[in-house]
Amino acid sequence: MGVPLYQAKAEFFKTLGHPARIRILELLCERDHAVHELLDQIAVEPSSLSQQLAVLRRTSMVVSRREGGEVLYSVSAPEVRDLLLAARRILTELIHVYDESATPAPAST
Amino acid sequence: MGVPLYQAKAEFFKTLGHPARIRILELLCERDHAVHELLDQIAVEPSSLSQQLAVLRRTSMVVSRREGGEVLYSVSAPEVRDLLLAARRILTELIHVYDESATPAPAST
DNA sequence: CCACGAGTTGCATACATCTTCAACTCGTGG
DNA sequence: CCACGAGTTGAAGATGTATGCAACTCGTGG
Repeated sequence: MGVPLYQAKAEFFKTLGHPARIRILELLCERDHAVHELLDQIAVEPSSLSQQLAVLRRTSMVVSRREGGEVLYSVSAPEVRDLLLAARRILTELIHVYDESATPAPAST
Repeated sequence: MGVPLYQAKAEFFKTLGHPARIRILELLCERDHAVHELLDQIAVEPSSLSQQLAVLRRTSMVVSRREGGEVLYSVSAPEVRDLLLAARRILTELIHVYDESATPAPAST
């Protein structure tokens, strides 16, 4: 274990720190998608999408396979789905905290 | 809801995408810490630590209070603990996937 | 009132990431 | 064999993020 765990965690979260990559993962959680299908859903250039897919491939969060004239992507493990669900849940909770601290306390006390 | 959810998620993960910030959160999950205590544990310059604390404050993940001659930090909500635990669990799972895919398939085909 | 320790803030530099264009690879079909 | 559509890769410019130094704020104690 050369890399300290907290650094691995940071790298991992960094991978998730991009809107397009989040969208890709969410779409792939529903079902496998061909690249051109993702392209229809996510407004980015083909090359840019490909770059983000490469990032996700490098971290083993997704895998690709060629099928006919197209390349299909899918999430590499069910844990990825779990992760996104957990994130959604926790983010919702934190948004509450966020609101509270941003709100000048309406009429509390 | 001006900001799309997937972008909020990305921002959120980006906040976690830094080793020092991960360490800070982990330490604060154990108990509240004064800045100089964090400084002892996390090898960074005082100013750098302060910057990271500012990032975490901005996203409402931690809060600070002055007490005597020092400033104490704590996690803003228990969900933060949940999040780090979830992350650890899921990261462990993914590391397995990682290992498998990194292994050149011993004697396949 | 002054000196200090504890933290913070403001930059300037260095570094990493994102975006886009163009060139290139690979199968498929004519 | 050539033309094409689907994806990928490489490189350059634009942005964003991190780091370290110096200057500054704030309470505390002498």
